Amino acid sequence: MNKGQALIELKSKGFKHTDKREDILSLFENSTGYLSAKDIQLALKDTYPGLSFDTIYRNLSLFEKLDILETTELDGEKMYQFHCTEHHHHHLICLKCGKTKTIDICPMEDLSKLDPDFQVTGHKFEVYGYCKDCRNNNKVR
Amino acid sequence: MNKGQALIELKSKGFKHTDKREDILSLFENSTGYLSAKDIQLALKDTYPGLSFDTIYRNLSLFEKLDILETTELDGEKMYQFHCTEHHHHHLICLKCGKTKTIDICPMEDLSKLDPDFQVTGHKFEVYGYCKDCRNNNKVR
DNA sequence: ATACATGCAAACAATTTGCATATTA
DNA sequence: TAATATGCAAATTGTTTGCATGTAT
Repeated sequence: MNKGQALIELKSKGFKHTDKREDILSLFENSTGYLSAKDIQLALKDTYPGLSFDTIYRNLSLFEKLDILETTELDGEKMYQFHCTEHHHHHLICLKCGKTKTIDICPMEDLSKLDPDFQVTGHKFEVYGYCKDCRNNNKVR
Repeated sequence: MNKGQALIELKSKGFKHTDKREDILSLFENSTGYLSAKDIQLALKDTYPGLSFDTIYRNLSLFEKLDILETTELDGEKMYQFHCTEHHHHHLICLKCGKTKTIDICPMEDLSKLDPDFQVTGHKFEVYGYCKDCRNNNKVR
């Protein structure tokens, strides 16, 4: 998923095009990792000094519902990035800058018959640490 | 970790023995899965009608700091269970009752050389679904 | 007696909601 | 103009903290 596709998806579902919406999507287009509502507010505070968290949250929720964004939870904060549509995979996540890298191995492939009595509906596999740029200066977010 | 060990650990660190503390630990002793602060308040509301969330949270945090409990985050709620000391492993987690089962396979074993530039500090692998008892009635917690 | 534990009330942070107004199609 | 988007203020949820009191050692 990318900004262009997202805009088309929004339009096709009858949602309106607004500058704020487009600028929020641009942030994800220009980011290589997860962003929080706070990150967005911070990044857009010069462009839209009055941009409210209501609007940010409402848009993030909408984007998530439309599968434009996917989420993870880092330290009690919900984080968002464009939904990866190509293939199922997982991420290395930098705890400082939120940057992600894909891991193409999924542990579930090997675990088909974990427990026949347990009905699996989902899983989470994430690797945390510090990316190259942050590792020399790795204070926690 | 179990209740007996936990009580010894508390005593050895100079923390006092209280009925509430012991009863909270008993809950974990008698549970096969993760419990939230709310679960604890609910389970003890007859025994201690006035038991406050402050006390629950303070104790849970203390237990976590002392490595008596380990945690995960489920849907914005922090969940606790006795810290598993034997060996590194992961869990199947029932989304309805919180019950867990260990998975002895760890995906990290195969991923030693994921990305030499990324300094790995941790990982999370959890499988979600419904346990045998809950699968016939699987409404979300 | 002294340090730790608890309850109360209030504060917090992240997120959500109702409602009136503004904006897009 | 009709439906959607936004801001404001207030509410909600999960959690934490200061302070005075209560209790275990």
